[in-house]
Amino acid sequence: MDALLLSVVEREPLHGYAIIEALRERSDGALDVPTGTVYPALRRLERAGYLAGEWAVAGGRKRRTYRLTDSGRAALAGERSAWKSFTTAIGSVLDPSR
Amino acid sequence: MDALLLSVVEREPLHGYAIIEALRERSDGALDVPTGTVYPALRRLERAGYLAGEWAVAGGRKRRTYRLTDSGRAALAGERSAWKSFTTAIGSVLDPSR
DNA sequence: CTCAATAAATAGGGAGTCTACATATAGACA
DNA sequence: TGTCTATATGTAGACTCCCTATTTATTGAG
Repeated sequence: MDALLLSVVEREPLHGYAIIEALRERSDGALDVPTGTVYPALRRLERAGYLAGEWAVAGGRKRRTYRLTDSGRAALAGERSAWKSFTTAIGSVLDPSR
Repeated sequence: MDALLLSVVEREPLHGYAIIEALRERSDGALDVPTGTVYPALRRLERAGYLAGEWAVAGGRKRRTYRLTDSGRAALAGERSAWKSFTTAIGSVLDPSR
């Protein structure tokens, strides 16, 4: 989750609702993350210093827009690397060729 | 975990300790799963009918050897497929090309 | 004027992983 | 003989995290 959230706000800051939609679109519908997962996770990442949240108002609706910090950018790089070695490890076990 | 455990006993039945070693070897040391994870998971998979456990004695040591059932083989196929689509989905979000 | 979409958030449940600990035997080595 | 390492299984409790369900509120369509 952390990697997904950090990755989706990498290019441009987004608010929670938009993040959920972006996740769904980028994954072609495969990733449909509930609000009960995303909102607490965003706060967690903000507490960790990886995201910086800021309130904004657009069309009468309040939004909390999250921006990737430098620290978050470093964390994302780590997450990507960890994800890669993780899938490699799992793959080497799951792959029926062995 | 379920997929890993089912996969490792696919070719031949193994007992818990050997499963942990096999996981470590197959993943080149990347997967070092603690006993507190493996033993409960094996019992869970046995309760689910995916593994069949049987006690044996080898060199004075008691071993519970687990064999993949037909149901477990089907579950493993499902896990492999799920893992594949899961990594594809995550990859499509994590991949910086988008 | 009601419903769908937009927007955020939390409480509580549940599942699973990990740390630590407990138990026990076999074999190596001093 | 005694100790240590490897082999072998297991549980209790903490911890984290994800999900379901619910609440609140606004905008715009029908």
